[in-house]
Amino acid sequence: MAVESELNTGVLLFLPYRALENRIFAVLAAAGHDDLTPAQARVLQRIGPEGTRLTELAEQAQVTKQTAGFLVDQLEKTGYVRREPDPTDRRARLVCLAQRAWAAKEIADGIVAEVEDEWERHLGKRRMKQLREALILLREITDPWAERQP
Amino acid sequence: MAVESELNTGVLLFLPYRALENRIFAVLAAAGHDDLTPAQARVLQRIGPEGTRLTELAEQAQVTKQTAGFLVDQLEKTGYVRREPDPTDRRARLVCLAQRAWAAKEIADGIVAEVEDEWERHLGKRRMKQLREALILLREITDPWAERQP
DNA sequence: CAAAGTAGTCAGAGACTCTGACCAATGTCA
DNA sequence: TGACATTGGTCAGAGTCTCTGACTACTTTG
Repeated sequence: MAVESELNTGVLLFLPYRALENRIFAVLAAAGHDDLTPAQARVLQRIGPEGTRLTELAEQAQVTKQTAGFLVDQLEKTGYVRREPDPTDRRARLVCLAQRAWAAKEIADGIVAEVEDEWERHLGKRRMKQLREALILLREITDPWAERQP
Repeated sequence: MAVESELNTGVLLFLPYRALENRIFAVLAAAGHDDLTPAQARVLQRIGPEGTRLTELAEQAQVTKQTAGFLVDQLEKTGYVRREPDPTDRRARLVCLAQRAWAAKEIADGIVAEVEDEWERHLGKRRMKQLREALILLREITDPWAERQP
């Protein structure tokens, strides 16, 4: 009985994820975004177009409020985000994307598209579609935030 | 044209990976392996049955030799690994799994199997098979170590 | 054998994350 | 309405993870 791979599905998921992340950071760094660390990016990625509260960012990124605050401080210093008062709650502030973040986002999106293309060429259209389908379905039982951002 | 998910494939890969990792660490901690950090585990996972050199561990885990050394120091202190001289090269030492690591590995393997079962129940046998198939294929172009550990 | 390369360590610094304690605004309910 | 719990966020301090640079010891190569 030929076993195709002994690697567990976890590792198998991680490998392409890391490859993609590495690619993104390499290009971002080359484009002048050489500040911007992985940890910062994980927070940055979760900021909505209208801004997002620190607490919400912390929950989604699965870090403490303090850690999220620390990372947002840095993103603010390097010009990726602004903090604006939340008009609906005077305790809260909205973390908003600044110009520099939009620029980085555009670059990152380009790389993602490029890499997804490469993957599709390697897997074939059908298998790539099956992969995404399975992953989207899997999200229902592995992502506590599955309702959001439909 | 109904878009099924706006999330890029990278995030989609990361979500189930993290869910699995969280499950493993929760159970491991409950079973007395509450020392053992994610960073240590990523190194531990890569130690072969006959022992593995530090440099090789560092390459596979994609960290520097110093970082790998730091993590192995800790694993040694907490009784997960031993360092033995490499009979084929007096510069080198083999990092070997100790009893405690085997015990942790057994637990982790159990959780992985359990989670993979849950995923298969959610996706159905066919889609789960397609998922693994696609990921194994993807490994060819995303894992620099794809030749090893066939 | 001398030079170059490889295995690993030491030292120091920066990045990331956590716990605990705290303040201010908001929500709840008797 | 007024005490009390909850929620959004910060400050301080500590531990973990990772890196760069410099170094020693052994091996390989010409």
